Amino acid sequence: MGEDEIMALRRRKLETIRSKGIDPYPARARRTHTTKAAVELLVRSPDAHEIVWVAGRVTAMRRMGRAAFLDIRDGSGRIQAYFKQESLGVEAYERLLHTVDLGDFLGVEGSLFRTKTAEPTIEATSFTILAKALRAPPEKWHGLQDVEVRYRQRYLDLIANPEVRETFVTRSRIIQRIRRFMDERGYLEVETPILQSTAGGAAARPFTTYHNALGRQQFLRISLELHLKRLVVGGFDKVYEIGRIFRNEGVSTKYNPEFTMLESYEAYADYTVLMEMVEEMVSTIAGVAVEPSWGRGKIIDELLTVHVEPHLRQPTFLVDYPVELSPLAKRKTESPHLVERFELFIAGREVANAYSELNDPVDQRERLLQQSRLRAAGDDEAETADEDFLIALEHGMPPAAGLGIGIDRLVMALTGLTSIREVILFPALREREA
RNA sequence: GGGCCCGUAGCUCAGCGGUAGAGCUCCGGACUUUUAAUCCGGGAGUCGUGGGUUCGAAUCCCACCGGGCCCUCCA
Repeated sequence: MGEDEIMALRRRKLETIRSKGIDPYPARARRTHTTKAAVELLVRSPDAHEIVWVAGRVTAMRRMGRAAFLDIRDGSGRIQAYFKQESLGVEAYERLLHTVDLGDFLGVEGSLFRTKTAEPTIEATSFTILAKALRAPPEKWHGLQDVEVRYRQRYLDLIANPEVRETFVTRSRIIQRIRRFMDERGYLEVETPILQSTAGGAAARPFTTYHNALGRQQFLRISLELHLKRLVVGGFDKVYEIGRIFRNEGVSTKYNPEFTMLESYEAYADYTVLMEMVEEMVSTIAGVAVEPSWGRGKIIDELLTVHVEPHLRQPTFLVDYPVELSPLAKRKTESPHLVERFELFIAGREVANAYSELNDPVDQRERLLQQSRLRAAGDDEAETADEDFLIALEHGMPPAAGLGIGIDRLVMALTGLTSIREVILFPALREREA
């Protein structure tokens, strides 16, 4: 049977449900327990035959004549429901067999027990359709393997592949821990403009858009840096932002045109402070206990051993870059052609970039002008001079250290995944032709 | 930007010059503790798109579209 026929069949079932006066898409679901809570209740009271209502998606149906087993899955987990004609009644049992398909959402009322194989089960006394699905879910054995479909229809990927779901739970927890880490260190979380009239702070091509009411071209930000530094000028000594950055570059397993960046700025600190902070942050996030005796690099090294595939390259700090590559970083006093900057590489990918911030407004103006000259000479990835930012610096910025961490790559490093598309829910892909 | 590989049923794949196959899904039947349920029967396809070669193309050739991997690289 082709896809069209399957859908037609499901539509007919939908009409059958309606013809019985049942709403196939009711506004509310009665639910006393998540599937997980129901299993926990059964563990606490094994012989009580507690009555529960659960709700979830039907992910398996094993029909056996006058009885059937259905797997019901919700966000917390899964529980099996046992439908017996004898306890459900002939009418309701027939309705189950003839109108319910894999993928439908069902509310189930019944009492908790264990089958002879000890499987936690609800013996259903009634059920309600909560949402009829018109398309069939991916097949149960092999799940969904086609990478393209996995990305284009991520919801199917999440349904079919539990480890994918787990990756995004992990990603969320990593970001959560970063926030807690920064908050506990006294950083203030802020939000700065995504739409900007000049996109500065990084060497990258921006996306352009147009503001109708103002009648002018705008850019999507390519970094968070220049606005966060304005806030340091304004007296916020420790600020950070976790936000989406947009760069008009290629699409691949390493690059996505929009990605998530953490940037932080701390007044009265230099880049050596940040090096320690990055190590501590990454250790904290990965949940590895930090031994005080471990030297720099050792902690990250331990992380890799524990969390990352052994064949991946060792985490490495690269320290002190040529001034030409770092127009926003402070020169080293003893060697002014270098800047106080480090980058952290994990598994061969740049994860963090940090430097002591340039706060000399004259030097900053000169260096941005130099970038403008490069741009005029055809380098379209040279930095744009942001005059408003230069004016802010001229009002005086305290010595400060700034950090940027590519969240997507950090998640890759900590999960051992090698494609950025595996850690971004909806990665950029080319349009599929009609 | 360069190289290699892939695209066949809803899903996972086989077929690689002679009229399109399997398992799962789906449909019908049997079955009241199954859990990849089982057993019997039955459907299901513009073989990515467009051209070409050939008596004949899913199969060979070319172009295009989409995807994957490696190299270069913007994080």
